Amino acid sequence: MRGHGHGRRFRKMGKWTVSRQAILDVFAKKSGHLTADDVYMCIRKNSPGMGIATVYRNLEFLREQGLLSKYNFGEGSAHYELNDDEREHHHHLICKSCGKVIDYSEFVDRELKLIKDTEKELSKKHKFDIESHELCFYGKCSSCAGR
Amino acid sequence: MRGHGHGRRFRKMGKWTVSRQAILDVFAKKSGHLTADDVYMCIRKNSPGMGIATVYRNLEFLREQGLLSKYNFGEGSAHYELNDDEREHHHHLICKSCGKVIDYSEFVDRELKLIKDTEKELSKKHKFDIESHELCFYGKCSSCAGR
DNA sequence: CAATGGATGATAATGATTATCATTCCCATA
DNA sequence: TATGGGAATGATAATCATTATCATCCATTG
Ligand SMILES: [Mn+2]
Ligand SMILES: [Mn+2]
Ligand SMILES: [Zn+2]
Ligand SMILES: [Zn+2]
Repeated sequence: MRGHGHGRRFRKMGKWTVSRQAILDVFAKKSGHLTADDVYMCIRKNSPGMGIATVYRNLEFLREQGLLSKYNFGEGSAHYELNDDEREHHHHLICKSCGKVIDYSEFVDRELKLIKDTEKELSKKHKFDIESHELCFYGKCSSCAGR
Repeated sequence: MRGHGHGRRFRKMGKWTVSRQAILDVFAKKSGHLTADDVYMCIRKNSPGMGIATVYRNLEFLREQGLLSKYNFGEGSAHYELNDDEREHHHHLICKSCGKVIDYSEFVDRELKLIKDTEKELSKKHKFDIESHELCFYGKCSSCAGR
């Protein structure tokens, strides 16, 4: 826990293991939206031994610890992304043809204001305890648009 | 095609079959967000013979025709919803605990304005051809909030 | 050192969805 | 009205991502 540079963030932390560090390293190196298999493939070049189950388990672990976010963009496999405190609040643009994911942060202030108002209204109206929101645009990326 | 009350909407329409009508009828009866299995279970009470593969195929068919929308709310199976022209543009509130889905239409005008501006900006910046958008709130519904 | 409990790897199991394929149905045309 | 071909269907196998199981490993504690 302490001694890894992440102590502050954790509450009911398990052990900090080489597997977990290795997975986090992958996200540090190749920043983006990675599937479990992306991570697995990337790791087995260096540390050869890790099993795919450990990748799944630890992606979920890291998400619970707040270090990663998980996204289910339509079909296929889930994507994980590093939660970088530095980076601005952002959402996603997803190509329905090739699956490419693009981050964007346009109009964040306006969006957050709307989101906040909506949350207030909805939690009152439906007694719903809102924890997070997600906004995506779907369409065709520039490569896929040209047939 | 003609004679079924849907002719206007279709472009490269296939046959209109009893299976397709039966599936659409389910949505008319039990309006909401239904999984393939929900539809399958509901149908086999009346029309006994339909196979699950036909349900999947025709849900997809009806979506292509613009009669249904498909949603992948996180884990589990996809949900389909009837596209009702009468109804206002809406988005969803999803309970992360029990999976309950609630429609809402609060602040639609403000939202659509923001969406439009964002679309314009993003399609310019990323040469991305945006076709649709989705906005969800995740959290705990009133039943699930009380432990 | 022995006991404990979490973490791991191999692999089986699951659940949703899609693919395959033989059969049936529909409809335009002869 | 008969018929030929393409679309639709049902049964079922296959696929794909993810989760469950379980024996083993390993670090920590006493
Ligand atoms: Mn992102
Ligand atoms: Mn809805
Ligand atoms: Zn693309
Ligand atoms: Zn709930």
